[in-house]
Amino acid sequence: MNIGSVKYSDTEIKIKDAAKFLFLKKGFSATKTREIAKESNINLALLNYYFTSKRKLFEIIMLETIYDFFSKMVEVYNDEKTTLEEKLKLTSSKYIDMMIAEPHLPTFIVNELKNNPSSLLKILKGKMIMESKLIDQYNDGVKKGIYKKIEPIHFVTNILSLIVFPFISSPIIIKMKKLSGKEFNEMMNERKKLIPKWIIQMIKK
Amino acid sequence: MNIGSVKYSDTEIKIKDAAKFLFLKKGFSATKTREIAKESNINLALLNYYFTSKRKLFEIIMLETIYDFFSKMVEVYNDEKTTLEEKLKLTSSKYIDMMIAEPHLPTFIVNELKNNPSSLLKILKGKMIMESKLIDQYNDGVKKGIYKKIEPIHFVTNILSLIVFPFISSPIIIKMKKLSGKEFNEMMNERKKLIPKWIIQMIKK
DNA sequence: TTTTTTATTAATCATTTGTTTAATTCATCT
DNA sequence: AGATGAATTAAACAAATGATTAATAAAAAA
Repeated sequence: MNIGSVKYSDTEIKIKDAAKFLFLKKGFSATKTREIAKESNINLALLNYYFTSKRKLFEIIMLETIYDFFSKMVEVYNDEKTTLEEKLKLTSSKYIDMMIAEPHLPTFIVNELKNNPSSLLKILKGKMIMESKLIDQYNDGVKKGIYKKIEPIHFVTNILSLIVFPFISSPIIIKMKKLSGKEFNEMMNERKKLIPKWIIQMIKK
Repeated sequence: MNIGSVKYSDTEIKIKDAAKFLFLKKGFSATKTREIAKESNINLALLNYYFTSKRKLFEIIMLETIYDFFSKMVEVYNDEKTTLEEKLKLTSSKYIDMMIAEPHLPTFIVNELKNNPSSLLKILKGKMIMESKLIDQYNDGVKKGIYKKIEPIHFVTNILSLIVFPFISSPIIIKMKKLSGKEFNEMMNERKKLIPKWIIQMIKK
């Protein structure tokens, strides 16, 4: 959770948790410091006492959240023991679970990455994903003639799109199909198995 | 552009254009009325004179923008003359062009739909998309045994995901592959042809 | 032209909001 | 217990912000 093993006191954790909850749900500008104070049951002044400013607090939370999100991906993609197909299954499963638990996560990440291009994106240095074991395995498959040759960036983009976008567009899907929240989650659970199959069909010769 | 053929004066259009530009880029809360006034070269009081409040102005813009976005989709999906494959090509091409021209569009739409669930979503009554000619054609293909049977909602979700998500996550893609803005657009243009192929591969037996 | 309506402006109001101050309570150490 | 520093609080400040007012200019109607 913490980057660089920073220790936080109970009060700091209370503030951070409430702030994360609100920032994820409403974004930076729509979240007010008094709301954070109320949600975490602390005095308003403590926010500045511990975190200097709303902006600083936001940056800490954003950094941790984005770091968590992408390190799970890199972890799976660089596993030496699993096959390409297993990596697809693991990614789908892990991320769909993560987003069912925290539905505001993907929207928050894409929004804030749009506003904080350079500084935050250092976390996901291209290297980690585009030079992962997954890409090696895909390139091997191309050499062996079992996979079609497409740009690996399209390959990675498609995996992310099929997994993440449904959560970002959940209100649209829910309305189109007249689903309940529970039914939406069931649909997402179905996709855990379907997405790896679809991706394989897209690349298989 | 206008829903229900409302006529707007020159001043109103200036305000709306500036407001749309800022709302799309920064969202509701981060956009200030004084910014809108400055961007459109009007006196601050005119915003309230013509549109009553910032919120009302926002709702007008949001409604028009979302209406525009989805009516193009429904239009293509319900064309009696085109095949399923042609519909996929047309959708990819139209929407990728639209989003290259207005990169903030998809993020704005998903954000605001998340905050305004009921009222806005009336526009995309499930009926229009899930009972479109496209879905008929897909179901026909299933009956004829040329397409796999998957839930049509997955089919529609996948199309939208592959087209829209790359734009929402453009900073991630740009960083992962170390692209320039121009190269990113080239990559998106490549996808106009690729996405229809991928979708067909996903559903073809 | 005169009158009436509409459009525009500068100034102001009333809240909201992020942050700070100064006082007080609490915990720790000697 | 007393002293010291950290944690917490209520109150206040200053700037930002959405909205309104009252006066003026421009346009339309008479």
